[in-house]
Amino acid sequence: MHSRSTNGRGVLTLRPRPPLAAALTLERYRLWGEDPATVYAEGVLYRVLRLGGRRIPFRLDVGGSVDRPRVTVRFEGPDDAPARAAIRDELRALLGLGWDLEGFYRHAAADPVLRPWLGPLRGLRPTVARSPFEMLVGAISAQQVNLPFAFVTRARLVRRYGEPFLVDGVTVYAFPAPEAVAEADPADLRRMQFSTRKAEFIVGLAREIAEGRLDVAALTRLPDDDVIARLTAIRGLGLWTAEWFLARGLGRPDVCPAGDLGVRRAVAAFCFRGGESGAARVRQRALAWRPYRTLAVHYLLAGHRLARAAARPGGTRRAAAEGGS
DNA sequence: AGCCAGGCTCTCG
DNA sequence: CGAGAGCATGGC
Repeated sequence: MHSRSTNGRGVLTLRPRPPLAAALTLERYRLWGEDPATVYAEGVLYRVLRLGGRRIPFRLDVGGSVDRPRVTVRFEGPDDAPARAAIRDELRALLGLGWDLEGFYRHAAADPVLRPWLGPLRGLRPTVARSPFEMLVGAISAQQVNLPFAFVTRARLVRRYGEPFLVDGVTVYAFPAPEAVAEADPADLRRMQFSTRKAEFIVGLAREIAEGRLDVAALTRLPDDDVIARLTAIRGLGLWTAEWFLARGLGRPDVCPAGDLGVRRAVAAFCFRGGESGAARVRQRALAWRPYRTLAVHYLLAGHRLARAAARPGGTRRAAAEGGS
């Protein structure tokens, strides 16, 4: 009911440096469920960009091929220089255009575990979340529960406290501002099936940011270890969350979230013949992937998904198709 | 039925 | 400190 209609007056076209496998890069926005703040289907993505007080809903289309990608964005005006600059920053993050794939591929070609995936996953560029609060809330939602359930609870939060926009008949939300969640009653989050603990974590985090005790923008300038120290000092944010924030929130190149269940399973399958893979053992193995541990971890996670899809009956064709284009 | 999900905090020994 | 219980719910 608060939706505003947009016509997409601004158009911006980009020829990013290849390779870019947009489908592999963006699939995490729909693999485990829907994200009302990042609506992605049929190769088209909708999001709402914050620029100061402005909200700029946009539609992203990626065409062309992995080796000759063409990116088109249509956004609601005014079509001015600040808007275009912000859109470019957003695309750079969303499509992972900042990663040093060439360096990583050179390094990984010599690694027996990574090398088999460099072909099938070529052009995979992990997306970088540009909103720290959004990233951290997503992480808290995913702590300890299965990912589809995490998506459901987070979607409820987005619909309750975010701002809806209508683009091409699609409703996409600006992720809730910390200020909006800071005033929320934890009992409301509890009703969204967040645990009592997580409701406290999320509202508490929102207050830390809204009341200026946690300067998320300043984290960008800190070294990895200081970011971890700053984040883990906040209730509800542990090492796992802080490491994923470094990797997917700040785009830091050399991070291995060794405690992550998915990472441990992938490393166990590829490096330890399915054997035991505690965080310490994973961390030790990951030393070989320095200084590209972030990309290495993402390629192993995606590779493990492909391998498992191929192992399932009827999954072979899909895995082959994803690897090809 | 019971165990496990892309953890974290709190409490004990 | 290091280990262990508790958290809430859905899926298999």
